[in-house]
Amino acid sequence: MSASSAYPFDPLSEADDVVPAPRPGGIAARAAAMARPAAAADYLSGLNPEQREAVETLDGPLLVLAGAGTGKTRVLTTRIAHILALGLARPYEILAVTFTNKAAREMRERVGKLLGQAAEGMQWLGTFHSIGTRILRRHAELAGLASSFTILDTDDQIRLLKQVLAAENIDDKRWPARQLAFAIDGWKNRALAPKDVPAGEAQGFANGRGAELYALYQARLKQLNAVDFGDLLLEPIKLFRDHPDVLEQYHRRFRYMLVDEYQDTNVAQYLWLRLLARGSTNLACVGDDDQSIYGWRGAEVENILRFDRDFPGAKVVRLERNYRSTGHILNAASHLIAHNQGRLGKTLKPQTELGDKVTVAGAWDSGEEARQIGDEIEALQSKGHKLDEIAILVRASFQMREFEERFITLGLPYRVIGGPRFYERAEIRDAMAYLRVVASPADGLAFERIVNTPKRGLGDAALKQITERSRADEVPMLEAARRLVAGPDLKPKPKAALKELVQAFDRWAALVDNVPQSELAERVLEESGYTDMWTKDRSAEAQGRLENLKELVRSMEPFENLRGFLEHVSLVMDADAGRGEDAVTIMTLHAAKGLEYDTVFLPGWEEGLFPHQRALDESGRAGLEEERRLAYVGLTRARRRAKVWFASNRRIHGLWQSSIPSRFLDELPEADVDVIEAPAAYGGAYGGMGGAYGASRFDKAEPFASTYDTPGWRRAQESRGAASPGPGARRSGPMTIEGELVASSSAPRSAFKEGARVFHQKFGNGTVVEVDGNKLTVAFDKAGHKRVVDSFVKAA
DNA sequence: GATGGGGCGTTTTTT
DNA sequence: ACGCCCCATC
Repeated sequence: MSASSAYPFDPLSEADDVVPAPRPGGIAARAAAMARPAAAADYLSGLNPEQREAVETLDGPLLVLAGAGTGKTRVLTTRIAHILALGLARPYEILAVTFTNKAAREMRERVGKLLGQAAEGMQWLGTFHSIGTRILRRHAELAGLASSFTILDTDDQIRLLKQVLAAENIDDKRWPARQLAFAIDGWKNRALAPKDVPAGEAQGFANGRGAELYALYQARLKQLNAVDFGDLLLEPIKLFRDHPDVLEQYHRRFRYMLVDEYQDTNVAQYLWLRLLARGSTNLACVGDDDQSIYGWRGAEVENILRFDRDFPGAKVVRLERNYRSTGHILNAASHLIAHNQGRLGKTLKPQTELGDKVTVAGAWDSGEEARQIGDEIEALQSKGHKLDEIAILVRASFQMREFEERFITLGLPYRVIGGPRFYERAEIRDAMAYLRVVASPADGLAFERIVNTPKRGLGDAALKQITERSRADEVPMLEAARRLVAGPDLKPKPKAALKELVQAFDRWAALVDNVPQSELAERVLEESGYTDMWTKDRSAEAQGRLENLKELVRSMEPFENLRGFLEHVSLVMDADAGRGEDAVTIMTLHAAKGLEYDTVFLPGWEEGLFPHQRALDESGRAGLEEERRLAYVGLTRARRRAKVWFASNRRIHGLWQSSIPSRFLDELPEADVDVIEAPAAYGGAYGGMGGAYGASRFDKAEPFASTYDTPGWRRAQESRGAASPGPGARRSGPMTIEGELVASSSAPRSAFKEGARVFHQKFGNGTVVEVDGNKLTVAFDKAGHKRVVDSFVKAA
């Protein structure tokens, strides 16, 4: 591939591609560039040797195994800067792919900081989906689409599938559209076209009609000139396979390819990359197999584990120097993750002092856990710690509520990441649907969404007529509506309403190029009666919805035009929750990947919740290992303090369930962990034990050993095979791993003596009648004899 | 077209 | 236990 021959005849060239700088051509120029003393470049100077190797290994496939906090983004951005600085490629000849818009934004910013405006020219820096869109728009006609195709989100997808199911007379009670959507998503993740769906899998839906329905859905998408998210990857793959000439253009274009978070790629993304990488083997993938936590949505850890076989001659660079966390935290995380099999194997090397040990603490129930953590945060705050540097990372979002409630009571500012997102709110989707119809009158799904919102007397009957007309005449819904208005078939009332709507859309469409989009949006929402609908609504949320609409209009301003805005929204479904006042962050472990905080609280480390029972049930050992990686991600978010909690009782689906500490606690190395159990450690605010709320682990012999009797653990052991103790293996004493004693919470013997007066949160005052290790039998004055663990009582 | 009752699901989430 | 979605009913 000769560089000079590719230009200026590259059919991909666009006006914005043309840069005045002469192209550095040929081997000689490259060699000369390479020979330049790299030390002169100060962007390289702050790198450690491994990072530097990752940056400077420019030829051939490269896998950078970057452990948590080892400077992954830095390597990626510096590598781009290096390629550009050496003149090996121009900005638009580098393909840099990320998973999220946030990551893409961050990369662009950081390259910009290194190089100034060169980052602007990086048109091929983006998410898999945004780059897929770009490619597909250029060659839409080859995929049977117009380049103005719309991108459907999950909601539209479901609606469309419902139509398909209805048309096929399939009872969507028995076979819900959601489920089909889920299946199709899965197939698309694995790059399976309808004809490729394994017979066995298609069997699973609507009596074997799964693949057929998938095909019908795809046909409907084409009719609507629409694609779903999966298609943004699949269509380019098809395109590349069917049109080698097109692929060839991209081969010539992308001289260097970089992929972030490679461990999260699914089959489709992998194939997409492979096709593109055939042109240039200058493919650099960065990832961490230990941070693969998206298996449940199609990510294949295998991709990263297999890299050197997929790309022969690949160089593998390991980044193990961790600059983020202190020693105990890293040791704990490393030791934990070492329990996983099938890793490429890295050990994080601390670069700073040991710091504080990871703490493990137990609470009576989840409310207690929230109170204790709240208190600890207040204590940190009073010592001058910033709330912005504190995060609570939970396994499941239902855990968040208790913290929120507690923090509201305390008046502690917090922010929740996740939850229903801006663009998923009903009012925003409605508004967007109006705008979509204005921008592309053929968008039938959008039209359908708002045809009777607000209510204008166009109910099921009218909608059915429009749909039928649309199908009969093979025209979009809006056009069908127009024809119906002109014809005799509609009753007077709906006819008048529909006429008004069609005219309104005509009026708005005429404004698209003449009025700024935010102004247009305002008018649309006003004139359609949509704003009015919420103004009149007396429900509690109405006010907030109106605010959201205002926010939407405001957010449109910076865009060039309506089209640009709509494209942005379909691909960038995040409205950055702006950092406001100093506040504690509450989010899921999944959402925390890539972030870091001085202090991290990790509540809910209990069997069933974390590892989550469903992960174990559905995916066995693989599920357990993914959960363990999640625990690893959680711990490695902490710079200086990691504080793990478990509660002995938790309300799940409304029922109080007693729980057992997570096996992950047993997997933390004792040397790096402080198990906090003495009542004095937190003022002895414990609630009651046993009795009314059932047994807790403290009621049994060998507290942590009891972990190994849970059904989930047994299942995991069974699926793990011969390497480990068999089903139901009983252990006695603290667990050891590789000869090391790991965390054990068993207090050798109680500080309380027979006859001592004690106080218990739930049962009140009582007298100790028997001491057995750390378990006491107490005669409570009111509650009678109870067996409790000494850490749950304090001296009265 | 609004209202209420019944049924169902209830891990993680991006694009 | 709870919320959400769908449908039936008025």
